[in-house]
Amino acid sequence: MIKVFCGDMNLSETLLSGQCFRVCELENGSFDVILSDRVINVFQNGNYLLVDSNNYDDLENVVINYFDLNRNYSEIIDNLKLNNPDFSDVLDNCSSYRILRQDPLEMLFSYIISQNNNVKRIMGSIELFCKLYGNVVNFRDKEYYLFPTYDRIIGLELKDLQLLKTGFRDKYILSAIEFLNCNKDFVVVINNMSTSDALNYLMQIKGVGMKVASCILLFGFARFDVFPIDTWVIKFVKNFYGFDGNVLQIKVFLEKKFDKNVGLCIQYMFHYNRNIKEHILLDNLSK
DNA sequence: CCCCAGGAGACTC
DNA sequence: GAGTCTCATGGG
Repeated sequence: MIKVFCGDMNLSETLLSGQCFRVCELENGSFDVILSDRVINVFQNGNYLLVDSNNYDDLENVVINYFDLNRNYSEIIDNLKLNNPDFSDVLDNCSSYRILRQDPLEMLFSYIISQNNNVKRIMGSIELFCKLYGNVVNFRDKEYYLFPTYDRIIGLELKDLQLLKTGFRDKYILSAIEFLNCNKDFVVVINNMSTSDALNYLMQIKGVGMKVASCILLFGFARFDVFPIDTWVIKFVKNFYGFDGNVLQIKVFLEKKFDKNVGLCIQYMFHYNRNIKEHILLDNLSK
């Protein structure tokens, strides 16, 4: 067990918000999280994370990186408040929320599967993907399956992908595999690209549009200047700002307001609308 | 029976 | 280029 300082981060809120599909909450309030190369069990005690794992190699740095603990979120939020005082209620409610730094390869397939789908089914399909083609890890007397490596994925055919129960998305997954065939080094390539070039690069894949590409860049590459605009965000913009437009118009509207942190703010809107707002309403009702 | 889910591509006009 | 339909599948 190691102890890692996490400041004012909220572990449960961060893990259960819908950005991560490989997390399981245990009875004791801790979480099992399957990372790209190991399994961790995390429990929050105040400003610290208590972490156990099947693999202690460089574990502290792995945890710091995964939960993005080196980023100064309060500074970002303070700056956003200065320019957007009308958004400060949302910012205050999201100040303990963190953008996880997840594995790019996993984000590519996970968010292709996510389209027009719900979180429970997304998790089920990804779990099947891992069970069928990923490596097994033993931790605390249980078996866990890591996300498949590049080499395992690259040889898969449509019939292999139909076992994941992703419906019509199977051909999109195949398109991503064909993309990987020609772009084995896509992580390096994207890291050397501007965000708008990276969006277009990913959108070569059939089944990757603006929303999915934005999620891949936000959660897999920590790019905060993207546009993961989905149904929750469209609802938020309509209700909060009274702005009624299509995705492209919303994109322009929000980029003007939030500039380089527009992706972070859109994620806050998603989180606020999907996970927080109802809790606030329920809290008020119970008073 | 309906509707919806962290959408995107094909098609129509 | 902007609307509209359709794509599997499971849950409410």
